[in-house]
Amino acid sequence: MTMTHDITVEALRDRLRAAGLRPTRQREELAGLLFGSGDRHVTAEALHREAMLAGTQVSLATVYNTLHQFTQAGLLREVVVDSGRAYFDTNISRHHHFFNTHTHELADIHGDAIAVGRLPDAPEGTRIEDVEVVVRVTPARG
Amino acid sequence: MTMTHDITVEALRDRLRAAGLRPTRQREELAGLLFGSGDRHVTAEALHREAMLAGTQVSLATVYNTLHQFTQAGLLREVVVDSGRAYFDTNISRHHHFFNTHTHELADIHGDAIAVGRLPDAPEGTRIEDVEVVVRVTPARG
DNA sequence: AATCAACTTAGAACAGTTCTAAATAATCCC
DNA sequence: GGGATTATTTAGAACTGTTCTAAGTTGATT
Repeated sequence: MTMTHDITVEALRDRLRAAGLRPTRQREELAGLLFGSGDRHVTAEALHREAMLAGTQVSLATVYNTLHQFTQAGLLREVVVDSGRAYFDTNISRHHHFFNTHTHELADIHGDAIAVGRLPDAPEGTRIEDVEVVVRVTPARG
Repeated sequence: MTMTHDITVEALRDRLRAAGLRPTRQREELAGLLFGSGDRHVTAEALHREAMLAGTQVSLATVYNTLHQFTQAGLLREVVVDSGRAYFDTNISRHHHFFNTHTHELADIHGDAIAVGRLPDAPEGTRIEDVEVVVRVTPARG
């Protein structure tokens, strides 16, 4: 039984190695939480809490390191919607977001459900890196 | 000379009173810096530094209070482009922003220089409050 | 198995912001 | 104007989210 190979775990390990990251226990378990089910939006503290509840022993510093490494490796994308905490999104395709300013929840807006037309030229000496649309929402009749 | 009335100072005082805010020395001087010249983008710390350099004695706490009160009064608008500091914009008309991720400078994009079409419905139980487009730029060939 | 680099970690440090409670200033009313 | 009332300011503590440091641990390589 110690010889059993779990295909999805091995896939995760490969994905990490492909990104130049050693597949450590902590990274595997965090990757499992992040990529195990559909698209997710997490903050460092929330992911840490989730890992602890799942019985994974991992420090908050490692969660921060891991989120940044995954982002740098292109496995995650950082979303800026709150001047106070950083959100990370497992959906790395071009798309936008709803942000509920009351619950602090993020939801994807499919890439082609919003059309951004006629972008002006970037300021002198700069080039466009990214276009991010944030639709802020509140509880209806709130 | 103590009877001289400066029309612009009096206009500022009226603007504050109209917002339900007592025209204190600190608020007047901060308002002067903010609204004295064209559109501006400031952080609390930057405005505080600027006030100190201009010889205005004002605490950082008051700068924070004032920025929030002005925002609540509709004289300013908060712009979220950085998960780590809050920016305030004196341009309260509908428009969007360039954000230079290298210099941390904000620049307005005129309201109709970007067209956001076909907004999807807000998630169940919520209503759209605001749509914000941030175009991130970096130094060209950086 | 020994070596070496990569990784993890606790805790300190840090940045930006908010809070607290006491001092001060603006307004109100006579 | 002068005193009472209320809003405002302030220093400093506190707090939140994040990064850093330096020591210990683990994974890869031979």
